[in-house]
Amino acid sequence: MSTSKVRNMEEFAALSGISRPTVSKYFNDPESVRASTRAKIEASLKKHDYQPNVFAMNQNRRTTKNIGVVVPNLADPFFSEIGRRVELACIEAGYSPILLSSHGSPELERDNLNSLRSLKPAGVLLAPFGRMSDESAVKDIGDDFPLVLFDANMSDIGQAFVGTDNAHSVDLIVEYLCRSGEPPCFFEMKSPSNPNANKRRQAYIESMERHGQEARIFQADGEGWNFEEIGNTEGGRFLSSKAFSTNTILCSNDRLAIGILSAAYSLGLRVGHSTGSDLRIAGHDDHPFSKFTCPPLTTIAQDYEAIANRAVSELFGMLEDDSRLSDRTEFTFEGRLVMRESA
Amino acid sequence: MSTSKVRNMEEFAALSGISRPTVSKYFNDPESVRASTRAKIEASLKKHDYQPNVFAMNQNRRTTKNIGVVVPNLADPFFSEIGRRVELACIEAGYSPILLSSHGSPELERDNLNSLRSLKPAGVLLAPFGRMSDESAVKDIGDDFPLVLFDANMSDIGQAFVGTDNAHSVDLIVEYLCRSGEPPCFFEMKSPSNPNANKRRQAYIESMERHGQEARIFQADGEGWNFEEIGNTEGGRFLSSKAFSTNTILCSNDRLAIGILSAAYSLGLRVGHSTGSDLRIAGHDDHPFSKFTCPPLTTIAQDYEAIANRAVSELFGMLEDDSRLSDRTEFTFEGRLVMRESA
DNA sequence: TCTAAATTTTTGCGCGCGTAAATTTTTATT
DNA sequence: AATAAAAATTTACGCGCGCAAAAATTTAGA
Repeated sequence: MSTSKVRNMEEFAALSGISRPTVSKYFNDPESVRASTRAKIEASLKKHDYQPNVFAMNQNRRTTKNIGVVVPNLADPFFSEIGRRVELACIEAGYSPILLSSHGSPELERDNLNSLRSLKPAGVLLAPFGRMSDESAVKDIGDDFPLVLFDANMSDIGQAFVGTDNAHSVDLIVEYLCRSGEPPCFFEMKSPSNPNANKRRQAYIESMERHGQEARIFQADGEGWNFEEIGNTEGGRFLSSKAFSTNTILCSNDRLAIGILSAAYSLGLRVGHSTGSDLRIAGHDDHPFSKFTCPPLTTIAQDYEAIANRAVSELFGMLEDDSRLSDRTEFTFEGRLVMRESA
Repeated sequence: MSTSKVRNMEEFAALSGISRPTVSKYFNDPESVRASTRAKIEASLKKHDYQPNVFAMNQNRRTTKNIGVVVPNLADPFFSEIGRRVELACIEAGYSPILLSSHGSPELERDNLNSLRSLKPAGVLLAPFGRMSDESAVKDIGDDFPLVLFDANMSDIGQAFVGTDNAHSVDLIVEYLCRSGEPPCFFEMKSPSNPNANKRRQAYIESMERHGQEARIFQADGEGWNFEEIGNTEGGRFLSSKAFSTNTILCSNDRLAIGILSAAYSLGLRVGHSTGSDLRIAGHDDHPFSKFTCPPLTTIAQDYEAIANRAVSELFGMLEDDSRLSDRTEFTFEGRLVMRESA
């Protein structure tokens, strides 16, 4: 392994019989030096286990190998799952992802974006709060760094957007619910934290119209990210007062659905698509735990893998090919209907 | 706001009428300069919005303001919750937490610890895999940096451990279950990923003994971190084959409980503590979603807040007072019995 | 085989800041 | 008020590396 401790690149270069700047080039991009030189360096690396000082490296670089990844809330399984995949995809590509959660606070999102600045990231992957985001802060980041938005779109910000086609996915589940029973009402938060909520409501309204049904929307009071709690309390109120005018409830997302599912249970209501059930409840997102609710939740599965991979590859495409910076592109993947017991 | 763009500390110092090294001291610790000087700098800061180059700052520092925070799996709500609190506590103390998830892989834990090295962290907060961790890698980090373990202990590694007293918490719930119905059997994974599993099994055995009951342990096949899936599949097998010799099942953690709860539901078994129920199921940890299972899960709540805060304050105590490095201390908090419907 | 172009390597310089040692200023003591 | 001690500030230097320009080497073409 290592014989003596190598202090710096100078010393390592000397040990390798190569000049320091060439070694520097190697660490920047191993392909950029001649094969024979590369072999020498790599042989020497095995003997002396040197690695460059990160801080000195990045000090004078225009751009680093850092990728900022910002999500609104890591405590939400959706974002922890997609954040995880994004992170792994970056590592695989040889970059250093810095995963930051805004903990549900748009102010923290602004702070996170600002602290990213000082890390001189090669690019930024952001799942923004949407209309709650500090728009100018996001725009500024997009001006200074290659920026790809995912999950939630903001018009004209960033060089690309990657997400799920809410219009399609909501239509998919509305159609299924209409075909298999009473047409659904829509349950959401009055002032939603989830950035896709507005698109989903709109999609619901349009889809119901297309199916010749009347759209009926029920909005829960409450703020913040405790969706289950809000779904439980407010959904429970609606349920016990028999406010829902149909036996089928489409929730804006799975976490709300989990909350109202729990409320229905404690009220002794039988949830399910089978005959004899009182109620059907469906969600959206296919959270990691939705498969294990009681009954298991019928929902729309977002293609986590595809979204994460496309967001990352789109960003890296921009890094390698500056011309891509010109035209903004949007990629939406279609959700997949997951039929389980609850609806 | 900002009039002109300040390039570096030299320039900013000139604009403030103070020498650069003094400004440097200020950024290192605002209290270390005279009040009058501090006022001048802060006034100037408001006019010119300068901030020091992170990389140049850290290059020559022995130690940075970075705190490495490593958890085994951010996709597990327990770790995303405790990681979140640790992160916020670090920020509040003026440090920069770097939150890394090992995504369920001990090899990634080793990699994470190694990449932390190059960031010259002031300290490291680690929730290790325990016996699955690369022990020498963890030990080495502990030798080179102040290290506090949390959640899972490893003997003689790190300068402190902060976690939950499994013996106490398991005894608490065993006692409750024994007093309120049939004594519980214990459901866990055969080769558990969760580092506390072994302690909990042991605690269960001892507690049952103390209560004059026979310990009965049921182990699920399966590897990895899909606890709900494993609990669902394997727990379902045990349930349908009536293998459990009691109607009361204590699960090693809430995620397993959620899985078996789901299996019980689909088998048509009524879970609950009320008369007329077929089964009682209890968990451990009080995951964020345990309140909303059907029925809501009786469990032991770990004191997330206390563990996170103590781990952080213990680390910062070491940073300020070197003498603390000498004797290793262990802090365990007592879990709290949360009685809900499921048991 | 020789020359010119293309590629690779080396020389030389400076980035932005930390920090030890020297100096100045402030505070405490008599 | 004079002097010593303590604290704050400044001087002077170097960290480890990126990068532009110069030099050397390799490759290609005739």
